[in-house]
Amino acid sequence: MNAPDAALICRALGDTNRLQIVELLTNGEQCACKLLEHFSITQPTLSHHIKILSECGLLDSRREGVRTFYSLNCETLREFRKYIAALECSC
Amino acid sequence: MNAPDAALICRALGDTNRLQIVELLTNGEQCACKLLEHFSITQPTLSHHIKILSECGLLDSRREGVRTFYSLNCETLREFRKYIAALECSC
DNA sequence: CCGCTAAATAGATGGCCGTCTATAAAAATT
DNA sequence: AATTTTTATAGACGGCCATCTATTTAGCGG
Repeated sequence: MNAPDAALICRALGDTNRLQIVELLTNGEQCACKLLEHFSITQPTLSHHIKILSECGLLDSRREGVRTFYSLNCETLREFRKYIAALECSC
Repeated sequence: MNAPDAALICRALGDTNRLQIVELLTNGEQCACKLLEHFSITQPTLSHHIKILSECGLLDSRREGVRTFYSLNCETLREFRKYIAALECSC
């Protein structure tokens, strides 16, 4: 992963609500309706945040009837963790 | 480190120029005049980016005569790496 | 077919962001 | 004291962002 891609992901994670969405999905997939319960934002705003996280490859989605379940994209997350882990102090 | 603090740092790293500043400082401290050579932005813009990185605790500074040398704050960086490393896929 | 639930889209709004030019401040040198 | 170098600050501007309300789309059950 290079700097522009990593910056894109950082920007996506640079909002407390979105970072908490990722934290929640750490425990496994959840539908948007369940995610919404954890926040004090409207449904369209949550949908907007989900879109931003999806567009940079952090989220996968799976439809099941009327619900859509979202989960973390393991590969993108792994590459991003690797990039951040490489940012080490020289001391 | 909690979500709001991590989001603040992510926002600071969510710009390619700023992420590259951090990458450069991985190799040790540098003065702003040296950092500037690596970018195609003006000096005030670089100063602005440095300020944002400093305000979230990522950068330390040390003055030496007319120059100011910037370096990574090891502790902040370590805590942030730890936070990101904890964002793991459930699969 | 209708109504209900879940999610996305459209459009608006206020605010923050990245960048610039111009200027100031601080330190060293002549 | 004047000049040069390095960095910070002020102010402006265009654009993007987070959020909202209103509406639409999609699937399911009666």
